[in-house]
Amino acid sequence: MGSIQELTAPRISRRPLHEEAVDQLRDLIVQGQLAPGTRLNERLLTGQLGISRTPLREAIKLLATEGLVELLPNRGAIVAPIEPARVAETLQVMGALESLAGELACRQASDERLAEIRALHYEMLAMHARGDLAGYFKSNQAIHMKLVEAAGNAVLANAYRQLNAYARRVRFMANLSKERWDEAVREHEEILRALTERDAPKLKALLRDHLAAKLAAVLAALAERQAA
Amino acid sequence: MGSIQELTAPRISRRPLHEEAVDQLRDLIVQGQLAPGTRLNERLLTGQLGISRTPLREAIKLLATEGLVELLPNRGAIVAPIEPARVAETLQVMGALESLAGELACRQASDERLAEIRALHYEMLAMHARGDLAGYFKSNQAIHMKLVEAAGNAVLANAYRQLNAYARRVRFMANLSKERWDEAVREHEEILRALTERDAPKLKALLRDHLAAKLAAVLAALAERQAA
DNA sequence: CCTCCAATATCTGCATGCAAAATAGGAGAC
DNA sequence: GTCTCCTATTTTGCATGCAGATATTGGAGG
Repeated sequence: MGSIQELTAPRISRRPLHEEAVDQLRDLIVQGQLAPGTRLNERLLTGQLGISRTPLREAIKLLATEGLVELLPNRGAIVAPIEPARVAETLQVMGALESLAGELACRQASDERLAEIRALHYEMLAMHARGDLAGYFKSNQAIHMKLVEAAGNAVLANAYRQLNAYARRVRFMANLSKERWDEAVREHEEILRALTERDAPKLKALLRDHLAAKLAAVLAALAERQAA
Repeated sequence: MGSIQELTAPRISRRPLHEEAVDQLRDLIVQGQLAPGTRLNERLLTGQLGISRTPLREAIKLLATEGLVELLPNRGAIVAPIEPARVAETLQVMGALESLAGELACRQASDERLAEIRALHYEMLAMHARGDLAGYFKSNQAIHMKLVEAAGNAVLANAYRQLNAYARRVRFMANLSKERWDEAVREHEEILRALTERDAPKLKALLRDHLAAKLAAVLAALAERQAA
């Protein structure tokens, strides 16, 4: 049944505007161009995004379910503030999800997928060696995402992605220390080894600890930022 | 006197229509009144729900992120089919989340919360003794939900709730066997004991196994239904 | 009788209109 | 100066209008 569809050329059907708007707004929020607390003025945003209010409002409501915006009844929406408590809760849940993902990936990921993760790992090491923080973050994100995808559980990947959007926002708020950076790289070395050996129990523990350490670092950075 | 009471009376601020629509549609889908695969005709639904297309469309898009609805570009939306593979994936993730919740609840839930769960547990036993399946499901749901809430992690509770909506649909598709029912009750006894003793490692394991057993039972029921 | 095509009807996707609520601003009292 | 009250403006929430895409129906040809 799929054969005919696959043979035909890829549909050039335009993506729905509300999806486009979700992606654009999400990027603006995650990267901090829309600061926490900013009101999402509809007239303004329709102008900037070049769409009308209908798809924009649909997008805003989707982002509310992701926790990136907060809806204020009769008063529109604001960019959700970054609450340390909420960041902690999010990372805690992500830890549990990654832990499960690691276990599943050990059991059933193909060697090709693991090889791809290994490749990304070395890319990340390169970024670390160069001191390229932005590049490091990108590789790091890619590794974690690939690991979760390697579990072969679409629901899991989806839940993870959604939480990740909120968690990623702190990156642009708080820079991590050199010590923590070095330590994170060491942790990744161990994670990669456990994954290569398909040692599920060990990988589970490592991932949980990795996320817990990240949580501690992020909270420390946020606290410091608060003080300043 | 009367005027003051009116002033302090609960806000009569109407809930947004799109929220109302989300709740109503979700109930219709979860309880099976809207069968899997049914097209969500906008004109029809606006009539039934007594709202216009704008809030209805917002609601449909929200339900799509919950996985209860599938969007077909330029062809509207249908009620998401119940795919055994997806049910399995969902329960697997819920298992990880409940496991985390149990651990956290052991550490930090107040005695009052645990007492409430215990009360629900005995309510559930009563339903089981009477053979009241519907009542049992309700108590059971309440217990799992309270347990997750007792973890004191709002992000966790939210993620769990979302997955639960999809998982609950199978209840109305597949009835469980008497043996499985009895066994589930026994498992709950153990869960309650571990929770009372705040034995986190044990509770974690029990919850994971409980969900895994539920998964097996649900898949078996679905397979049987398929055959019929 | 089946297949294919075309004309029609329906539906979705998006834009816009309208009323109610909220916000902003300014005059007057103190 | 500031606090309060009232009005004007803005903004949101919802309804509806319009164009393009999709489903449907009817029929001609094989």
